[in-house]
Amino acid sequence: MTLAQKAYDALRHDIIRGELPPGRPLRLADLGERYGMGFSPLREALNRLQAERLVTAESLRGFRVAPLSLDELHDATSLRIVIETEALKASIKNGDDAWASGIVSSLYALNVQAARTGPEADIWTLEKRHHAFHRALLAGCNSPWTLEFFERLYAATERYRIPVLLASARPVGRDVQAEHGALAEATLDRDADKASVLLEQHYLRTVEDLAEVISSSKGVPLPVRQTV
Amino acid sequence: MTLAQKAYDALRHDIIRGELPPGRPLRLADLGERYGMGFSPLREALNRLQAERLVTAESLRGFRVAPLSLDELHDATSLRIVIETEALKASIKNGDDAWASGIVSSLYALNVQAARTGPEADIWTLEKRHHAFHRALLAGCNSPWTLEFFERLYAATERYRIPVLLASARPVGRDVQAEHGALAEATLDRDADKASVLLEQHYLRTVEDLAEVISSSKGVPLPVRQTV
DNA sequence: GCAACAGAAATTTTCGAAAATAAATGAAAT
DNA sequence: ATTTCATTTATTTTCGAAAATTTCTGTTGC
Repeated sequence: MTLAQKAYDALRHDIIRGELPPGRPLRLADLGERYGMGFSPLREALNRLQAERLVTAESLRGFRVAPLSLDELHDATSLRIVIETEALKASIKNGDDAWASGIVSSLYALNVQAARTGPEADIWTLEKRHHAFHRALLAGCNSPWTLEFFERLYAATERYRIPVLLASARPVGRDVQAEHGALAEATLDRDADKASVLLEQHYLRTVEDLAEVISSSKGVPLPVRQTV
Repeated sequence: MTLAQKAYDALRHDIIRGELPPGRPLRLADLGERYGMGFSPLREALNRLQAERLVTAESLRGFRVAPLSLDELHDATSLRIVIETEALKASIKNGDDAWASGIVSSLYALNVQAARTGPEADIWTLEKRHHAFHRALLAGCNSPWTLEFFERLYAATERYRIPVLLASARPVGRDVQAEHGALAEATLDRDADKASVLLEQHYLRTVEDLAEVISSSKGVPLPVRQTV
């Protein structure tokens, strides 16, 4: 693995987790210190991240962590619904046993982690398994372009969920794991219409909860307003 | 404009037009000669293009122009239909007068160019106006994410159309400009259902024609099969 | 006080060379 | 003839410094 790839992974990781907060200028000298490398691999990584909209760039003025906004959250969620309900239908149509098994196992792992309390309850493992579950649902769609856009939008929306998770703001009156279970069940039953509706509702509820918590700004250190 | 931006524009241009054919290794020494610059800006541009899937990269083995395949053409077209029919509906719902005017003017410019013959009939102007027309249709959707994916998929599918255009393989039994006209008319009439169907048919016919010409390979210098 | 400007400092961008790795070549052995 | 291995060549990757540009700071003039 080259240094440029390590830089890409590390920067992406730190941006998505909010360790590099939205709007933060990404100075090459700082990054070189932080990740222990020279400018070349860092600039290559930043260029990739710019193409993925996780970083913004301005000519001769360097790079910044891409800002967040409620508008973007709604936009990304709407598009996720369009793309993923279609991908889910395609998966239900085309998915084989390996695809179905993937859903079962990733749902199991997700539920196990969601049930943990105390020191084992770490949100990074939970988040990783949540991602794996949603990817498993669509894995049968047989469309590389769809899967790429899924990953892009997942990363984009993950940036909004993580600060809320970190503030341990639990959604009230909502059993997220039950939603995942019902979604998996309808999918494995090959009930495309039901599964699509459940997926859409899952995302709409999530964005509602997030928008609620973020706009009331109760204890969530989310710099939605970037004063440039 | 920095050299890295120039490199990005030039490489993107040459890849989409097929002047750098699919699968071609992109050696830094060659590119440095071709575009008159050093390695740094070239590598930055290549990293952006890699993120956009116009270029492939292998660790320590450099970059290549991304290959083409009929599978990818079908995949990209299917996803375009999903995303763009939805975006068109949203535009019809939200679009203002400026949006509608944009459709009228871009359609006019496209038709003018399509009618030209002789020395004025240049496919690059035609292609540019075709792109502008399709972008104008969706410009009212008010969704930056949708527009980004539109641009990605437009570029991806443009790579398949251009070799066919260059071989001046005219689609038989098809009046493409009439399709554009009908599509614009339904859109301006705010008939979302009709416009969506017309857009879908427009893409399905195009991919049919392309697949026909490409797989029969009649005079189309399209290296669909990349022997790596 | 503050606007305009000059100079200094900080920062990005680019180059040229060095280091690291892969690919090609050719000699030796079987 | 073919494989194996060492050597050379080609190529990518990375660094460190130079060049270009922006940003900051303090001074002058009003």
